[in-house]
Amino acid sequence: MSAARQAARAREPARRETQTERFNRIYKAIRERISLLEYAPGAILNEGLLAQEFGVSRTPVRSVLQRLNYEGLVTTRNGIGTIVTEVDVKTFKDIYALRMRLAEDMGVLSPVSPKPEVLEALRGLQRRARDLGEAAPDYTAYARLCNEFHEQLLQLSGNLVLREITDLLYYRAARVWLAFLPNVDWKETLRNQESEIADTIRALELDDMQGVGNVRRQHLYALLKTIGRYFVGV
Amino acid sequence: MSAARQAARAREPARRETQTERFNRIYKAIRERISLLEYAPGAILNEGLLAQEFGVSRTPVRSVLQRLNYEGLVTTRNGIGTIVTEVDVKTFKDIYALRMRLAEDMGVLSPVSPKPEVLEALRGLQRRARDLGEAAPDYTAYARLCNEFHEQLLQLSGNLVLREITDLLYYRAARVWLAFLPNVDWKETLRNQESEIADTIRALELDDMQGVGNVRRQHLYALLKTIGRYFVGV
DNA sequence: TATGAATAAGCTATATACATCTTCGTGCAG
DNA sequence: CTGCACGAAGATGTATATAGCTTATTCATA
Repeated sequence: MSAARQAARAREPARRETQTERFNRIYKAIRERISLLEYAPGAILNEGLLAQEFGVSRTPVRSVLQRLNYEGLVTTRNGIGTIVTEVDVKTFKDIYALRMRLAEDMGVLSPVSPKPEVLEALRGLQRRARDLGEAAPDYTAYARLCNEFHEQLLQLSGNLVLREITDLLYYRAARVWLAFLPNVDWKETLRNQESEIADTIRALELDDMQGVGNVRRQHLYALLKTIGRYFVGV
Repeated sequence: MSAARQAARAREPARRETQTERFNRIYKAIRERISLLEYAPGAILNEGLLAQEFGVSRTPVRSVLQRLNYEGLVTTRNGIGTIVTEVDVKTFKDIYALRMRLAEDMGVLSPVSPKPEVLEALRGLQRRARDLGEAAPDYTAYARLCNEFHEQLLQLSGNLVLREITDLLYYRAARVWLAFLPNVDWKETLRNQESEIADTIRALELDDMQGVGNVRRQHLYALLKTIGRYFVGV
């Protein structure tokens, strides 16, 4: 009976969305908006409006916002709303210090040989980085590129727990770099980004997973230094 | 006005519980029960009963269970209930591999000099470990000891993000060791535990934070090996 | 007797009504 | 004109009713 129902559901092409699928759809949408600064730090999100936009009641939206709260991307205050968090300098440095270590770990803890799709995707990203660098600054496009690069790197570790945490920390501080972009030279930044991708590809082609981790670490270090120069007084 | 209200609230000794306080109360209670195997892997939790027990509606309980879900301690299945997760061998090893690295990091990334209370607490824990080892096995008491030891170690890093994640990973796999205890020699285990605490105290007295991390790492490694011997076939 | 479909019970998921908190504007008193 | 108290508006927090999912039981039928 339940098998019959499942079969019917499989046959039906336009089946209803699963609970999990719906959650992920809303979750990823809002997280992306935060990471792209569409919802900038300090912005106030409204449960009712979000519920209306996604065509659900407040309950599932609240569920997503609570998760984002646990992840440190927002804080919810009674009577006010859900506020996108600012990332203070200390937290930013804490996160980057940890991310650098985890980048190394990624190469050491059960690395997996990259699937060809990953290499393919990385080559595409490299091209996009080059093209972006030659055009006028488009911060959002660059942020999307970074997100996708991160996504690909995640797949290189077989340690799922490490993946989760790497993902968590990435999104927790990603918007800081994006907000900082106007302070740096666009062409140079994208040249650097392109080399990071290129170096990663080179290491992958040699199956040198530790190399991949080191490239990432080095990039994070440079980024931290660049931003740190502006906050020497803090 | 709001200042006046706050003053009134501060004056009132028996003020109502904050939302956050209530959440934490329920959250820590359930998490502890899971970590102490009071709710063993596979156990099914009932939102309604928990709500009744804590004197609230299902909504706040759901909020807590969702958090525990994100943290990997439970999974919720529609129509069935919230089930305490089993920790499979691979995940267990992934977690311990990561925890060993993070233990080292704890000594390197912005370590803080221990407050005297920490040393005091550790000495108390050492005594308790010795006493436990001389009595008949009491797994729950030992588990509580481990939890408190973990709690103290957390305070030795100034990197709050590292703390969070260390805490997360600790509780995610803690019950595995507890469930495994019947397979090991009680006296020896508690002797080992006592030495770990003693070694930690010694390192702290020398302000050798890296030493503290190494002690922890070594302990985790031994534990992983002990458990691993039983799963060579897996 | 064996099978299988219908059904009932119990759970989580969702929607919604209500409570509480915060803010801001308004109006009255000084 | 200023300042304060009060209240309305609108937000999140909580409780609850309803929908939907899963399992087990029961009863009719081959």
